[in-house]
Order: sequence, then structure tokens, then C-alpha cells
Amino acid sequence: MSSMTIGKLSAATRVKVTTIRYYESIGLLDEPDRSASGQRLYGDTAVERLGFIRHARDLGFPVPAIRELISLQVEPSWDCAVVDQIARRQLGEVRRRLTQLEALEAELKRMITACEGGKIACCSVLAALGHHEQCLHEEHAGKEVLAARPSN
Amino acid sequence: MSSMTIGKLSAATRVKVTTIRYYESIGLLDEPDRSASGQRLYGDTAVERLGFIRHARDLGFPVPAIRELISLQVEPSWDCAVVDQIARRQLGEVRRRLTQLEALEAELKRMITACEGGKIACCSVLAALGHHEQCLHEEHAGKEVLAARPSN
DNA sequence: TCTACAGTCTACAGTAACTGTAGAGGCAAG
DNA sequence: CTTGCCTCTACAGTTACTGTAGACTGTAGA
Repeated sequence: MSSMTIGKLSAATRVKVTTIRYYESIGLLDEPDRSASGQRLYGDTAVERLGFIRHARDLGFPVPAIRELISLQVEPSWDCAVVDQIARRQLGEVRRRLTQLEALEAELKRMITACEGGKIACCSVLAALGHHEQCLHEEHAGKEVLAARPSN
Repeated sequence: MSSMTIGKLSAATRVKVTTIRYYESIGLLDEPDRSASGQRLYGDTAVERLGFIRHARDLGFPVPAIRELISLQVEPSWDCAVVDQIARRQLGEVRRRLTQLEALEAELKRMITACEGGKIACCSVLAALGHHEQCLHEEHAGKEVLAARPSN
């Protein structure tokens, strides 16, 4: 199978057809050969290249970084340290997001645990989000309850 | 300080001026009063509302969810379960992203550890990303470490 | 062969949640 | 009065795609 249409390439890489054309438009993929009627025809190198792009995107690398990685592949005599640095930068970014998300999870969990029914006027979720609360007399109200209860 | 310009509101809430105007344009913030010359003048309720929005955004709530939460605040006699459900949905989303990021962190760490200098032709980072490798003395992990892809 | 239908083409608009810019006018301090 | 920052509107740009319209192509079945 030395030559496949865009749909086959899409199926082979699980990248949508429109996305493949988009990658071509921004120069991540080379312009492929065309059939007599103008349809794109791809070879096996396109499958590899696109798989590379997809995997890098899955790992969260932004398009400019992928562009850089591809250019390094094309010029493979350079030092590995450049690639390593890009990967480290990406790892730092992932860890930063990870820390942030862990804090979010904790806060959301706390919010939900405290919310045991009742009216919205006293809802702890809204309270935790900054709602100025008025219901000091009701049992489901307030940040005191929120702070006092352990999370599950 | 019952009346402040958009710059003061921005400083008070750490939300950029342009973002405040954007929130107004999409109906998250009410249109404020204006001075004789047309400048926006905000009261303390705007600080509260904007703080609520910013906090919810920090927690990753999408704008439509925030819109919903605000409408619930305005009609506070409804049941708290609706708010609870929005928060739970958000928690699920956060946990999903968390799991994904943890897998990414592991893979990036592995990639970087394996990359101990040398030429790009043999770089394990590029290899892990799908580069067709010529360095047969090393066996790298396959592409399918991450089965969880958000869409498509 | 005809016909139905899936696949492909280009070009452009839309998405989320903002950010940035241009060009004009406003306001307070020195 | 001038300097310099603040604010105004309106619109374009960002990222990484996704969706749509309208036309053409390729293929399988009757």
C-alpha cells in the first residue's frame, strides 16, 4: 500500500481528515502528490510523520515545538541536547498544570462534600465561589460547615 | 469607595481591563453605569460578581457553567442539587485531566532520562515520539502508552 | 450503464476565552 | 498647559482545530 487517500491516512493515524489538511496548511505536513483528479495521495512516510505529530500533540507539545522537533529530525547531525531541552520544558509545563489541577480537585471535593441538599441561598458551592452569604441561621449554610466537615 | 473605574475594578479583582469588557460583552457582567463622559463606573457588587467569576474560571468552570451558576444565584430558591451537579461534573473533568497529565508526566520523564546526550539520529525523545530509529541496540516504548485521547 | 452514495475538493466561517491594536478622547498632577 | 496615564469603541489576532457549503470523484450494486 504505497499510496493512500486522505481518508485512509486519517483512518491509519486516527487524525481527522480536516485536521490533516490543517496540518498541511500550517506546514507541519508536506504537500503530498495528487491524483489526476486532484486528490491527495500519501505514502508511508506521511503515516510516520503524522503519527509523530499526533503523539507529540497528545503529550501536549505545542505546534511550534513540534515544528522544531521535525526540523531537528530533518537535520539529524545536531546535538541531542536541544531535543532534550524541549522535552524538559514540556515536562515542567506538565508538572505545573498537574499541581494546579490537584489543588482544584481538593477544593472541588471539599465544596461538593459540604453541599448536602438545601436551598441555593445557603449552598456551600456558591459560597465557596465567593457568594456573599446571608443565612447564618440555617443548618446547611456557610463556610463554618465547609471548614468543619472532613472530606470523604 | 462606592464607585470605581474599570482600572480600579481590574486592580481589585486581578482581572484584566479587556477581560472585564469581554465579560460584559458576553453578558457575564451587567452593563454598569457610566460617567458623564462615558466611562464605566462600578460598585461593590461588581467586585463580588467578578470575583465569583474569576474564582470559578480558576477552578476551570467553562463560561456557560458560570452563566448557569449566576442565574441560580439570582433565583436562589431552587434546589441546591443543581449547583451540586455542576460542581460534580467539573470535578469529573478535573480528575480526567489529572489522570491524563500523570501519564504524560511519566512518559516525558522516561523520555528525558533515556536521553543522555549523543546525536539526534539516536535520540530517544524523538524515538519515543515515533521517529523511525536506526539505533537498533535500544528498544523504546511504543506509541500506544496513551490510549486515552480526548476526542477522535 | 445508470444510480446511489460515500469520499474528496476549496474556501471560508465558527469555536473558546480571551489578548492586542489603532486612533480618539478624558482626567489629575505638576 | 502640558505630560502622561486611563478609558473608549471597534475590530483583528491568538491556538488548534471543527464545521459547512457547494461542487466534483470514485465505486458498488441493480
